[in-house]
Amino acid sequence: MSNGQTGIPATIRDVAKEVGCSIATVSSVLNGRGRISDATKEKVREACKKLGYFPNAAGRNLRNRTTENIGILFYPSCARIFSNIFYSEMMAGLEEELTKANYNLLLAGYDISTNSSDLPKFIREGSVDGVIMLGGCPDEFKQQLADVPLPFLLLDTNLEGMPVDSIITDGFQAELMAVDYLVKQGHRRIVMFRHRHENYNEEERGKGFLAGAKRHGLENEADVIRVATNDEAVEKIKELMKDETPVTAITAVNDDMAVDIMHRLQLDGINVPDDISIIGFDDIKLARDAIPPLTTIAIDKKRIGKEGAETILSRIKDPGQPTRKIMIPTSLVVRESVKSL
Amino acid sequence: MSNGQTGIPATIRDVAKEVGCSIATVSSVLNGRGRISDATKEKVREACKKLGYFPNAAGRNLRNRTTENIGILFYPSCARIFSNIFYSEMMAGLEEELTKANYNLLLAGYDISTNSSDLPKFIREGSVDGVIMLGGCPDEFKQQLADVPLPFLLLDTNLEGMPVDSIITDGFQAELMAVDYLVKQGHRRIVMFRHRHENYNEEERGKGFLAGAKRHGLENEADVIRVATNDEAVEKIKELMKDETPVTAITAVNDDMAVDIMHRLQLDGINVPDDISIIGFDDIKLARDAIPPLTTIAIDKKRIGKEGAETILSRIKDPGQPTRKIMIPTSLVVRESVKSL
DNA sequence: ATTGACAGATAAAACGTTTCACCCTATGTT
DNA sequence: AACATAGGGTGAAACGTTTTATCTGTCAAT
Repeated sequence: MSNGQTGIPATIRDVAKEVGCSIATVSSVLNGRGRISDATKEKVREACKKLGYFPNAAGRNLRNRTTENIGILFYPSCARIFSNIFYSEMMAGLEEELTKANYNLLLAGYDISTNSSDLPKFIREGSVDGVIMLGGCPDEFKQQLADVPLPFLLLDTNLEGMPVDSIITDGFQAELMAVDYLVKQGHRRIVMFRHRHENYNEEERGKGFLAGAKRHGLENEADVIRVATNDEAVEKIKELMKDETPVTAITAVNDDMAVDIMHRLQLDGINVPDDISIIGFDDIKLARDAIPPLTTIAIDKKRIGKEGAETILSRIKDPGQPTRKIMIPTSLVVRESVKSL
Repeated sequence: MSNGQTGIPATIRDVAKEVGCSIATVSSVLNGRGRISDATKEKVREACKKLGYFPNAAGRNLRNRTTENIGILFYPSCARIFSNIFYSEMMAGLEEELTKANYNLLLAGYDISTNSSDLPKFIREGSVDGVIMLGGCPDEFKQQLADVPLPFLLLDTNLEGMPVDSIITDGFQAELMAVDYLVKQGHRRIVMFRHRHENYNEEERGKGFLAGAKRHGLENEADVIRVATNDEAVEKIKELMKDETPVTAITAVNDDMAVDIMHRLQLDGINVPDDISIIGFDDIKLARDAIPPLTTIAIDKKRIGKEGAETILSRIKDPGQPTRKIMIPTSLVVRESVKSL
């Protein structure tokens, strides 16, 4: 390749011929095995450079029964995940660590790749050494999971009670912390808004909020958690602000929701934080750039990716090890969307 | 796999043994080659199902000298691309078509995967049948390009004058169209804002704007295109609005910039579109959701992906064919950020 | 002189496919 | 009866690696 050889790439045999040794010798040098003289080593390396030789993946895969590929399975689809900025840093963490460990990333959307209830192609055909699932784990897949003959990891979600490795964030603690903070700022009536969407993170965050509310004796204010669309949330907030004991602060299940609600309220002449305080979750760019900047729960998304990479690599090395559930801590980022009463 | 076999996957030999035929027969059935009786075909298919057999990719790759993988090379990095919502639909288009054609997607960031000026691993080791580059093509890579012994495609950017397949959008026509529209709405002083960033799309859009300005005799208003950060742009706009012939409309090189500028202006009490009109470019979600909704140039991003998939597959089939430069048309989406004077 | 140890290198098998060339049998044609 | 043809199927080679077992010298110790 590197110096205008013919289009067809050099093989280990070409290198051996160039050096005048056996292919076993070349392989030994390249893999640092066996006893080869320094002189020969040097000659082999030079020949490789000259011929632009790199070991062919298919050959190595076949012989080693290993692919040096990790499959990333997006649920529900690549597009849905890509467009969610939240995942970009997680992917960055994954990419960084996996590349460092000399693995390729293979991508597939769960829905598009698994028509006819087959597993995705790269699992079926043994093209990967392990699979990381992002974006949630659909029920249909839970059954199939037993059939996946590969190291498997759930990123940013969890299958409670099931022996599956997961990297998760501590949404429970985080919301607890958020409520504590709001109470400390003098808020007495606080409501959380979340989406209809059922998923591990939403559930955990909800539980955390509830626990926080209880801890501070706020739970008798019924309906402390509201399931709503953003539109509905805005309407509800306006209502609740007119109650005898008006709502003074809300928590949203993520920054997307928080910022959107905030903007809509502002357009209706409601000031944040003067009229109402808001806390988000995730600490995505949107939260930093919002006006006013959003107080929110920060997650180290890149770290989720890195821990994920480490976990799957470790399981590939030692498939028998006990299941890991790694909990990534969160932190409260105080900006300007919460007012002290 | 599918019915609790041992962890080690069945091979073609296992299937042959189960059926009582040769592996050649099994292969023939699975690939629809050779003359095999219907009875035998049926038996083979059943055995495959029973044993959960799928042809192993490494074996097939080795024999066929084909990988059924397409490499996606992101510049500068996966993360930078992921977080840009603009690319999500392009990826969706790619994924849809490539998956349909039975290809896997392999991912790498250019910067992270090509340390030490090597090509990315998946190119070096022959793990892909073709490469699609997204996000631009850095100068360093232009040299290396000659060494890539593979079908190669640039998505959403172009190397002018070089024989490289590209799918591009017609930024020139689009900005021309934008200027036409603004003039028709009565605007006489229009300025375009773009970033310092050098890239094909920015250049094309700039040229288009300039051509539009000239066509309407607006070019004598010097400095019709401004290179600026968003902050600088906002300041400049405020100045230009105070000129003897004040600016009444601006065009931004993309929606991100347009919406950000719009929001900043609004915070300074400047009304869009009453005080100034704005047109963006790309038609991302942000543009639809902005308040007021942004008038912008729409690109069919998914189509870019689909055409890209088609193009690379076609080149894989017939590497000798002439270079393609496919231009995707754009359209003006009229919303509410432009006022008719 | 014999043995042992060791450095340096290699032949050959194996990984799981696909396909080419061939074989065998049955059927039809002259 | 001799021959062609077609249907059904198979053996073996090849794809590019890695690794195990083995081989050949050389040198030091006995």
